[in-house]
Amino acid sequence: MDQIRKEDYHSLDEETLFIVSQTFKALSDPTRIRILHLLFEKECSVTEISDCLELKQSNVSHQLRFLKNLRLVKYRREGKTIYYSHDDEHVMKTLQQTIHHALHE
Amino acid sequence: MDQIRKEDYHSLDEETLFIVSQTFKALSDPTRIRILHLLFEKECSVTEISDCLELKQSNVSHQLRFLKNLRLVKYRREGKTIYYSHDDEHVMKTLQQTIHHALHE
DNA sequence: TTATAATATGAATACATGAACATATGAGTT
DNA sequence: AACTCATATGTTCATGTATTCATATTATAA
Repeated sequence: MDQIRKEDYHSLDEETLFIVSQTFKALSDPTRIRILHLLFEKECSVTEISDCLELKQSNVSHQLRFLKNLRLVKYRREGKTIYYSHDDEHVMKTLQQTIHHALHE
Repeated sequence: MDQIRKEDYHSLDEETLFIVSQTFKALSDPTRIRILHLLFEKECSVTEISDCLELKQSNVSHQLRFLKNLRLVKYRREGKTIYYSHDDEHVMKTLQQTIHHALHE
């Protein structure tokens, strides 16, 4: 009875909930937003990112790993340099839309 | 020179960064996602929310305050009961899209 | 006015998170 | 091989956050 009431609405399964929350968590930190926003414009090496955004290299690497685990970024190696680029159109679109929305209030 | 490089790309001002990160932070917690997802379907009292999602009333109140501060939800009073509903079309659309995306991978 | 129902608030706690530092790895160079 | 550059990783620390319990507020009913 209570059970029926509870299930009256289309509740979210735990896995979906986890994926969704993780995705938004990636976008909830200013540093990661700045990195993704930069990668939206162009592919960048780790050093370029840390120089451009004035962040410690280790910090950038940690954040990139986080984003890579969620498959929001990908990378390719070129000699000693590793170039990162974004890898999730949907998330990038979401980020751009929300930035645009915030800018125009 | 470095300065010019840094500003080559359209960087985000601090306020925008803050608004965007806060918005996504609201969506980065499973409990808040469940609450917003429920409110997407219908206006609910605090008690309904806590019953429906099996959450402590105080927990629900705390999360609702968080969402209210960001103007993601609004409320109206009816006697002793307070009914909450969503109040940001853009954020709700973003949430729905991301849930849909996660469900269909 | 007292009692009760619905909600909000404050404090405590356990846990997660972001940043920094030091150090390790790995690829190219000499 | 030793050296250097680019990046990754491990650890520590301070801060932030989610949840819970206890209690306060607010509105209605008796």
